Amino acid sequence: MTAYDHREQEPKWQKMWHDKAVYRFQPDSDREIYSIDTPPRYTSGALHLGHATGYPILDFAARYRRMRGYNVFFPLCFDGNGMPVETATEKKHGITKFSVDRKTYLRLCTEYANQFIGTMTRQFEMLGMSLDPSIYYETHAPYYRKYTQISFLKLLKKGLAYKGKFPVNWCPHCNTSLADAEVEREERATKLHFITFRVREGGSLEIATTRPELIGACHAVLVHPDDSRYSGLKGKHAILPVYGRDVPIIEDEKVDIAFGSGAVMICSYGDKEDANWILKHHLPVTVIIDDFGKMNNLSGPLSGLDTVSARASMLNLLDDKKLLVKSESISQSVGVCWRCATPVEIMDKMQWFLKSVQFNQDVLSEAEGINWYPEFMKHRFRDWTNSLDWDWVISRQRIFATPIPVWECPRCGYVLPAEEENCYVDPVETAALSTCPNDGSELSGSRDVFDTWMDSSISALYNCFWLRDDNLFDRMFPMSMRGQAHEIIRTWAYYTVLRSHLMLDTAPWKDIMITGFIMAPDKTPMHTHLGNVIDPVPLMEKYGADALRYYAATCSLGTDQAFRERDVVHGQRLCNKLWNIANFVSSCPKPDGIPKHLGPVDSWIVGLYNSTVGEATRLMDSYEFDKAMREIEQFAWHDFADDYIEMVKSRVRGGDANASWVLNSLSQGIVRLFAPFLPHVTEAIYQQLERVDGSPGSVHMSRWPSALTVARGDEEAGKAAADIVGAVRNWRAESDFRGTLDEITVFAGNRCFAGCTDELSSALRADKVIISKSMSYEKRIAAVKPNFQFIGPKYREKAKEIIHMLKSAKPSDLRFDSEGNILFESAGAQTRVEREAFEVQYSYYMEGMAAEPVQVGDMFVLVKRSGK
RNA sequence: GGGCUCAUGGUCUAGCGGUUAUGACGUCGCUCUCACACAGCGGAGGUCCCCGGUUCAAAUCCGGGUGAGCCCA
Repeated sequence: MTAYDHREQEPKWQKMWHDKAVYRFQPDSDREIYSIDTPPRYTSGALHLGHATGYPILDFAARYRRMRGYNVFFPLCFDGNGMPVETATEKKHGITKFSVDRKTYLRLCTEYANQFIGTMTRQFEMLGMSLDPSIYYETHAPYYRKYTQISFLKLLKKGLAYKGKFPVNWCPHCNTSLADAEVEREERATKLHFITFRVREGGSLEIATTRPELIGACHAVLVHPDDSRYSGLKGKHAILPVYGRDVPIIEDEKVDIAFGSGAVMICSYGDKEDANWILKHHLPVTVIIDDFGKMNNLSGPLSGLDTVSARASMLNLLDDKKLLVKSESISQSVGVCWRCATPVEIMDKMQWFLKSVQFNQDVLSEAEGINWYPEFMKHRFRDWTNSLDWDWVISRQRIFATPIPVWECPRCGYVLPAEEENCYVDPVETAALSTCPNDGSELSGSRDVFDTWMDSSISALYNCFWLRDDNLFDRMFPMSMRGQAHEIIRTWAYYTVLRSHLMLDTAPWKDIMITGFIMAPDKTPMHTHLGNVIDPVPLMEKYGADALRYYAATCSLGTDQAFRERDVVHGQRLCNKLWNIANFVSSCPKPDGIPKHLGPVDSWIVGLYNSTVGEATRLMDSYEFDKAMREIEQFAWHDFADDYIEMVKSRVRGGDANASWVLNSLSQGIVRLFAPFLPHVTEAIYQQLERVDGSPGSVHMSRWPSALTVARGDEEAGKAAADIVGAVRNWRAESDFRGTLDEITVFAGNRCFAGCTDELSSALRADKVIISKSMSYEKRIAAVKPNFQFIGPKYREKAKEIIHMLKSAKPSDLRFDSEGNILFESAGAQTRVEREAFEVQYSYYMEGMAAEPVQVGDMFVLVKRSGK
């Protein structure tokens, strides 16, 4: 019993790789660089199954390119900025950003963000990730934030960043502005209320709204110009219930006649659509909700209530006045904060923005220049970019993030940016270098921080040593590849392309590889609150990291996959199989020198190996790891182990030099083909069985295989021999015969089977194998098989009839001419079916033979058995 | 409402104009044959979601349904 024990092997090689710095990027080498824009892992602690598959897929690319001789840049990195760490820290310590001072808040968040980094680094090692700690970064460290600040200052100088008061998404719980990308949509059940507004000039109309608590902020009622219910109301005024104020009735073609009553009240701000209408019709803005989501005193009787209670209260007021007509249940999609799921409000806020909408087309053309894997993910990028109609709001009213490096005049709003050479700087803790040039006021440091995507969207710049090493930057930028999952196309991918375009007028990478999501086994998304989250660590402990990586390799790019534990089990079996193949090969004699010429079976397997290597290489180049793995596994397990090894066992034991050369060469190639996927088991095999003096210290420093150039013989005959083995196995199973055969005779036509008898005898367990060309037998036509590819284009509309004739004719009724063409009557005329249009299949009959011949294509085999 | 992806034996999946429709898991039978029983060999199991169309030929291309998932309004 020789099973591969991942528990013993994996830690050993992980330590060796770490100690020998096998994955170190060499900045001074002039080898071509392959650089990966690694997703900085968020410092939240727990490794989930998405990480445990997504990161290995990146690792396949890294290890493969390393074996192709590239100087691979694959940084270990973490992202600790922003709201998730704040939320977790607040929860852990029971604090809010208002309950403790800024310094304490920052200290607690920093501690929280950093506490898991050691564990997470270890988790990467457990997964067999070839991340390089020598080019480590974390986005929340001053040395990284420095470049976030400098890049902002450069954009500010270019006039691409600006401060202004515009409607933004606002989270009343987190108390900060949010970019569109941070607002998620949730379907929620709500009520649509129909409310009577009297018209000042006489009469009344009914408006429909889901947010009656905002009536106090209403500045217009909109109706469609074609809506007959409201014709003649244009230019008149509706009277707001409760408040008694007049608002104009305006016509707008964008109003949906079919929705609600067809009359919509425009408030500042019910939703993003209101904001757009207010801009369009130049309506005034009344802020009726405060930063915490409470109604303020402009809301009159609702003052002090949160929006939910305010709504109920308003409905009561309206009902008392008999103005509430009816309420209907509807489902609507509500914008909620990505972090806390609180419905966002639209508010006018003084914020920093980055110009982005005007660059939509430029961003799209940059995206066109990038190779997308898979290609269709480019559509998602395009759709998102086209949907943007607000500039990117980059300031946040939070604490644990990169400070915006400016000082401002509290009186006139004058802005003093930091000097680039002084970054990293925290303006709250650092005094401004001057006072306000307008009024001499003391400038105060900005308390706003950046959206954390401002940090992560310069990862490509940071990685390429931007402003740190011009020489390396020129060599490295744009990076070779970005890898990421599809849910952050609208954020990380979009913002990185935007930043790269604005700063350097180019795309940040050559390739982008988008991975899918791992779903629960029932295809639903995994969520902590659903309790269906699968922890990858026990899986690794049970089956091994390589087994889990095997599962990752079965996931095709960009496609969401329901988790299949049985694929992990299969991965473990594959490791065991490889281990045992290596065991067997190592027990065979070592070859001495390259063979002069290979026999049929050896030629066949080497030919198959060469085409496997070619195909696998092509697939690895285009990031189609699932297909590459399939090819490699098929060859190694089924062609090489099941067929070839079984056929050459006796030859090898007999000291056949060619066979041991093939065994050794192919098994070494196979180990290298698997190395990017299964780094531990391949290293274990390499170290124990293959390493010789002078070879690289690790299989991961060895070279990706290329086709073997040895002189080959008749591959067709080798293939035929393998087919014979299969057919006789089949015969054995069907005739329920066990034990050793006395003799088999192969009637092989003109094929040369010289040098195949040992293989046949070994694989078929036959004492004697005879290859015959001359024995007398009777050959009868069993069937004619139509060749569709020939018949179709040749005979066109007659094809159907010919195919039918060939399939249904009794072989004895077929008429052949002297050249072997078939003649038949069709609609009174004689038709000639050319011999290329079909393949004749024979059956073989022998007089006086006890055994039935076993047919293998155009050959047959006679089996002689001595009895059970 | 729009976009993207997908629908193939019990389950998962490959193929994406002409094959006897691939493989894995499961299942059934045989074999503990000296690399591996975490294995090998073999069997059974499929109206390739539905309806049209293009074509000599469609699981594969086109149109229209139905259903699922994701992304965005």
